[in-house]
Order: sequence, then C-alpha cells, then structure tokens
Amino acid sequence: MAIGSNLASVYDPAQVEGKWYDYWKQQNYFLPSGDLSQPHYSIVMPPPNVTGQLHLGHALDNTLQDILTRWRRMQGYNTLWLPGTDHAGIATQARVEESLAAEGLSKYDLGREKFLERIWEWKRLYGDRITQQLSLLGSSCDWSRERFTMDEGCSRAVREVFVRLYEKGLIYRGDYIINWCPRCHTAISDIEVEHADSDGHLWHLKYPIQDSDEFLVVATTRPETMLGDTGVAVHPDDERYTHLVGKYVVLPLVGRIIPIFADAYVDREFGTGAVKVTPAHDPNDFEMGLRHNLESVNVMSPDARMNENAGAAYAGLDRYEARLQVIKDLEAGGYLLKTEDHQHALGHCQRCDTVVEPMVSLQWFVKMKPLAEPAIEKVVNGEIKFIPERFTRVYINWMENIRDWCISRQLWWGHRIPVWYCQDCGEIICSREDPTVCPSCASSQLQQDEDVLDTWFSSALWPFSTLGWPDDTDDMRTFYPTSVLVTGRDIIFFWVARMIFSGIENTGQVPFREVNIHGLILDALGRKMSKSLGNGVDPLEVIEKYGADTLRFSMITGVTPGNDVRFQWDKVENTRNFANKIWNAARFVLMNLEGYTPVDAAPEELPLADRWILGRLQQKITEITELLEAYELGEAARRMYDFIWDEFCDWYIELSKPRLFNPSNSRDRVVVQNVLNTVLTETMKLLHPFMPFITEEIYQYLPGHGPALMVERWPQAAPDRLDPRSLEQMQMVMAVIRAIRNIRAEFNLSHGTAIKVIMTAPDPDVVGLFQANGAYVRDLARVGDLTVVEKIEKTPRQAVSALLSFAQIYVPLEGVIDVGKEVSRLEKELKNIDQEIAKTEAKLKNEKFLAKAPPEVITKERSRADEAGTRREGLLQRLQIFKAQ
RNA sequence: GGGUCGUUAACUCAGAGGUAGAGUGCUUCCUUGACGCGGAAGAAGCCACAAGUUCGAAUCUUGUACGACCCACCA
Repeated sequence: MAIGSNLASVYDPAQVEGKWYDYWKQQNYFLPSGDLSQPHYSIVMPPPNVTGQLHLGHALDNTLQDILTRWRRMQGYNTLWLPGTDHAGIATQARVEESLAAEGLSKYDLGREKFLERIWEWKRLYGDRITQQLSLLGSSCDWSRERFTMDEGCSRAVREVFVRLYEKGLIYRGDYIINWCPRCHTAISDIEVEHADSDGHLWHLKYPIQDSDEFLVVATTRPETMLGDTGVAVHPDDERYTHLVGKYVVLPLVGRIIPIFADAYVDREFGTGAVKVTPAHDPNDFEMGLRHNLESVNVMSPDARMNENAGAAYAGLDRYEARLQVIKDLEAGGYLLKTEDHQHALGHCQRCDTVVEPMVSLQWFVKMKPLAEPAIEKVVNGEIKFIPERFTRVYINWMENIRDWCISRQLWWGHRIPVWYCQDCGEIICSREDPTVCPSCASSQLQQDEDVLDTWFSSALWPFSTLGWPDDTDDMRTFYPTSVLVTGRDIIFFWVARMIFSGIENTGQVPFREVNIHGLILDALGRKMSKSLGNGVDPLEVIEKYGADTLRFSMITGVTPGNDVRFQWDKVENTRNFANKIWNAARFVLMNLEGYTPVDAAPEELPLADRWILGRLQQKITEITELLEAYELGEAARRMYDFIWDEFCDWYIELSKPRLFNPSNSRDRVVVQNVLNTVLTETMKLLHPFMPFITEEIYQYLPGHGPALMVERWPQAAPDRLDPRSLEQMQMVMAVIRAIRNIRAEFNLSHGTAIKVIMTAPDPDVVGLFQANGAYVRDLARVGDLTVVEKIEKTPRQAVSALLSFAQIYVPLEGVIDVGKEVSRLEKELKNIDQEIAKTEAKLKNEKFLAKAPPEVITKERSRADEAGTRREGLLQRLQIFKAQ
C-alpha cells in the first residue's frame, strides 16, 4: 500500500504538534550546535511577565523570533535563543495583593518575608504556565538556559551594576519631584505615567498683595495644591506685573506670606500670566523652587489625602474632596474670581490607571546624560540598526531628551537596593556583598534600604545577565553581542533604550546588532486589545481550535514590518485551509510514490513542466532567503503561500497526474515522482520556520528523510536548475489552457465533452512547443482533438475563437454557436484592444519617450503594439467571417 | 504643540517609477482517482484630494483632509 493512503484527508494539528515538540526537545535540537567554526546567531527572548498568561502580542513576538531562529539554525549558524521570564515588580505584587485581598488579608498581615514567599509560589505557578504556552507555540528556545530576572545570576548582575554606577557617581539618592501612584504606593518613572486628556476647570484665584488693597490673580487647574504654595511667578517682561515683583502675597486660607518673583518659564498668554507655585506638587514648580530658593511644602500623604501641612481644616481629606472644600472656602472668602472649563492632560499610573500625584520624595536615581551619549552614538553610527529604520528617530529623540531615571520603588517584590545605613554614624554603604559591620565606625547596627529597584533596571541587563555576566563565561564570549532583538514598538523606551545604554556601560559593547520592531495585534475593529474592552483573544484558544502553525502563519502573512496587525478569525480559517492544502498535496505525493527510486536526471532531459517547477523552486529559494534577511517575513510567507497553492498544487500536481496514472513510459513516472518529491521536500524546508509542525510531520513520511526536518540544511539555490526559457514557455502553455477554459465556461461546455481545438501560431517555435507539449493542453483543458499549425487556409466559421498575442485558438462548435453572442463578444474585445493600441501608439509617437525611456521599455512597448496589432487583425477577420454569414 | 503611520476592489490587507494584486465575500459551473478546509471561469478599483518632479506617478516631493498611534511641564 502506498505511504500516503492511510493518512486522514483532513489535517489535524492536535494529533501532531505536541508529539514533535517533545521529540525536538528530547533530541536537544533547541540547544546551540556548539560548532565554533560557524558564526553565532543569538537572540534573547523578551521575558514575559510572570503575572499571568501570554496574549497574542507574545505569540507574534515569539513567532517572529522562532522563524528567525529556525531559519538561521538550518543555515548552520551556532544558534541560541534564550528564554526567560520577568518578575514584573509592581504588576506581580499587585496581582498577589489582589489574591490576598480575596482572603481578607493584606501584605502587612503577612509581613515582608511571608509575603515574598507567597509571591515566589505564584511565580512558580505562572512561570511554568508561560513556559508551557511558549512550547505550544512551537518556540525552539533553549530551555536548558532558561532564566528569570530574579534568579541568582541575574540578581548578582543587578547588584554589580548598581554598585558600579554608584561608585562612578551615576546613581544618587535625593529629594526630588517624582510621580507617585497613590494606589500602588510607590514612586514610578516618567515613562510609567500615561497622559490622558480630561475635562477640568481653570479656576482664577485672587491672591491679596501684602500691605495693599491690590490682588494678583492666578489661574490653576488644581486649587487644592494652593495649600502648599510658596510663591507666585510672573514673566520678567510682563509689564502688567513688573511693579509687583519682589512684593509678597498673603496666601488665602493659609495666611502664609509668599514672594512674587519673575521667571521666564511663565507663559504670559496663558491664564492670567501669573502662576501659583507649589514646588512640592508640580515638576515645573519644583524647578522654579530650586531656581528661587522657595520652601517646599508637601501637603499630601502617600495615599493622596491632605496631611497636617494642609491645615487642620483639610487634613485627612482626599485630594478631590479637598479640592471642593478649598473652592468652597475660597468662594466664601471672596477669593474665587471665575471658573472656566478647561481641558488638560492628566498623568495616570500605567499599571492601575490611578491619577498620579507629583510629589517631592526621597528616592534613588540614575544620572542619564553620561549614559545616553554613547547610546545615541552607537545608533547614529550604525553599530545598532533599527528595522524598520524609522524607529531610529523615535529612539534618538527620546534619548536626547532623557531625564534622570527614578529607580527606587516602594515595593517588596524585586531586587532590594544594595545600600545599608549605619544606625550609629549614618554612613551609607553600597556593596556587592552584604556588609556586617560599618567600615567607618565598626558598628553592626546596619539597616538595608527598604526599597527595591524598578523592574526595568534588571530587564535592562537581560542580554548579558542571562549569559553569565559579570563572569567571563563561554556563553558571553560566544553569543554576546546578540544578533538581533525582536520586540514590540511599545517598549522601545522602557526596555530597548535601557538595554542599549546598560550594555554599552557595563560590557563595553552593544547588546545587539539589530532591533527588529513589530507592531501591535489589534482586534478585528482595529482597536488595541485590552482587559477593559474585553476584546482580547487567547492564543491558546486559537491553537486548540486551529493549531499553532495556523496561528503563527496567520499573524505574520502579508504584514508589513512595524505595522499593526488586525486579528481576524476569517484569516485564521483561511490559513487553516492552507495547512490542509499542504497536507493534501503531501498526501497526494506520498500516495503516488510507489516504485519511487531517486534519479538524477539532467535538466535538459526533463519535460517542460518539470523544468518549469524546478526553476520556480530555485527562484523561491532565493526570494525567501533574501526576504528573511531583510526581515520581510510577511512577504516571505505570502510568497510561500502563492507558490504552494497556485503553482505547485493547481498546476504542477495537475500536470503530473496523467504521468503518474497513465505513464507513457516507466522512466517518466519515476522522473515525475522525483520532481514531486524534490519540490515537496524543499518546500517543506522553506516553510518549516513558519509552520514547524506540519512540515515536520510531512517530512517524516518522505522517502529517505533524516532524523528531523528542523535540523535539515536550508535550501540553496542551484542556478543550473533554472531554465529561463522553460518559464516563458510554461507561461504560454498556461495562457492557452486558460483561454480554452474560458471559452468552455462561457459557452457552458460541460466537463464531460471533450472538445476540438485548432491552434495557429505564426512562430514555428511556438508550433513546435505546443506540438511537443500538446498533452498539457489536452489534459488540463479537456481537449480531445488538438491541432497545432502555423497557418490554416480558411479559419473555421462555426467556431469560437481566442486571440492571444502569440497564437489564435479556435473551438469549432458546429450548430451550437450563437452567432450574435460571439459577434458581441468579439466586438467587446475589439474595443478593449483598440484602447490598448491607442495607448501604446501615443507612447511610441512621443519623441521624448523615445529619447529618454530606457531601451528595454521601448522594446517592450513596441512588441506590445505589434502583438496588439496581430490580435486586432485576427479579431477583424473573425468578425468578417461571422458578418458574411 | 511636535512626530510617526495609514488612506488601493464590498471587507481585511499586500505591492510598487513603466498595462492594478491576494484572501474573504459575490456570480456561474464542476461528486474529474490529494484536498468541497476543494477545482474552473468571472464581475468588481480615477490606488483619499491638490500641486510639483519625470518621457511616464498609485508608486518620488510638497501641501490638504480624514483616521490611528507616540511624545510634550503651558499652570
């Protein structure tokens, strides 16, 4: 029995995928080859958060990496794709706090140590789940090197980097204005704040001038902060206010005497041109406060309630309650001049969407300017390349305007800041090892800083911390700098930028050569997928229903690099159909391989169709390889789709059938088997990075297969297998077949009727071609009697015709033909061709065109005109015949 | 206020200085020995608008409109 006949006619991924993943893993195929004579190819996986499960964005990101990894591995590179997960400080802690809350507990009930144990349990559970999901996707990453941002090695790297930067003076601690999330109870960095426009008001407040009846009117969107005002600013050139500069106002409700000063920051056009200044609760005011030595009065507590500094009347009120109360009191005191509607941007916590409160607070910072400079340079000089290139500017713009990075977080889950304070002498100790005694006073009363580091501080070290840095490991020497970083454009600032400066600063080298940025996965309506909209799609659901190959392929096909992708079930279904098509093509080949023996036929000995499909295969090998090199994965996938479905299945397999079922000689049957097998095998290789499972499954049925497709060599184009002439000739054959099929359809000639066709072609070579390959036309167009000649004395009257540029085709239809219908058909075509002739003639008469256009374009235009002329003549002749009747 | 991307067939999207492409949908036909998750044939587009560059523009340039996103301290 033939190999393929016991295979199901519908492909079932569920039966296949898990099996091969386990096999690959067990065979250690995901590990680097270790062949140091070959160039290395390495990618570190953007570590998913251990907060929950993978979404479609991860699926896309990892599919792209897996395609690149599998492709390079097949090319023979010493390939490493290193997986891992991220502890995701705020996010994970919040999730665990939620689960505690469900039990009626808070983290304080447990205490720091117990709480951390709880998170570690969570990490184990969800970390494993993520590993599982990545496996289901088919990710060929090296699990033996899997890392976690808080494992021992990564933690050591974090500590090393912190101490180094501290010692270099690039990390400092101080009271500065930061963004405070009143819900998460921690400082967050500037980029963790998301701005959203909101409708608010602009309140105009009268501040009385000290020892005067005059008022100064200020405008504010946040009246409650006036309780912390320590000055009023006006523009130095604002003549309305020059006489007031240097004087004082009496702060309403509070009674504090605060100075009026001039600062160029003030915009004269906005509001009243006078700004109330609250250094403790506004970043600009903070800056002005520094410039003018203003006092800083923090009027809020960590949960954004007013504190005692706000005065007894307000202490304990929530910031919004306080706002209402302040307005009420100001109005009562006659200080509220007017209220205007006003739209402005409000900062929200990226994690919990709470409105962020700018606050002065004692925190740790990284000094960014010295780190940013080389990080910009390496990108400008091309040592790191962004793909698509447009993201280079996004990166550089951000880096050029970067501000110091607030890295301390008031959380428990994360890397504890390696700084100790001596309780006796106040010495600050920053150390690689936990200190036991104070180096200056020998006291053992040392207390470690309570805070942990921003999660991104450890993520920033990922490309080298995972390879064993700070030790000089084999992996560091072999795989660093990594080849490419693949990630979404949403974390260019959070992560990519920080890896770049961290890599350069700590290893002296860039962390990766290329950055491949992809877009986001949107829902079918083009919206971002989000929890609040409930429009997310679980990749596992897609895998269960359609298989990982289908998910992978549908996400990347026909997608432009860097652009967003809409997720559509329609497209998934179509891709599932494609998988089924591949499956059945393979089934067909396998079912007909009986008696197969490998033959090495010389190209010139092969029939036209064989030379054609082998030539097309060579072209695909070149194209796909080039497209992969350019990160044009979507286009590469599309070309594979077209080649397999249109050319291999719809043409070559159809042409192979008679040769398999009714071979003219036994040699030809073996030849066609060989070609089918070759094309199928090579196609499976080319497709393997995109659809690893189905291709492996098919490969394992192929005669003479090796241990696994995933360790096969990537196809190399063989120029001697590319016969350009066969491509042209096949084009003609296909055109004739299509023309006859067209006639069949138009005249409702049922499939059963074998028709008679007369074909004339002025070129004897064309006649020869069709005489030699008439079988193609007979088989695919169901022609019973095919005559091919240079010329016939009298064209048949009772016949439908098709006029091609190189031939005329007549289908005699005695008695069946509807003359009126045929005449109108011909006339319609005549009209089209007249239009075409007019267009080409106009071009050819244009002297500028003849003078300036490249010769090949002119030649093409000429032959087009000639062909059109020939066709027109034929049409006229036909019309004449019918009209003479 | 800056910036990026998009605007191509009914829908979702590719493409690209030299006669407009795919998938889905639509129309007609086909139980042809891989596949109806299939095959054959078809209908369907002034490639957003305007100016410019060019022998030639859907493609390049500059504007405009609309949409999406990113950045930004106008209180």
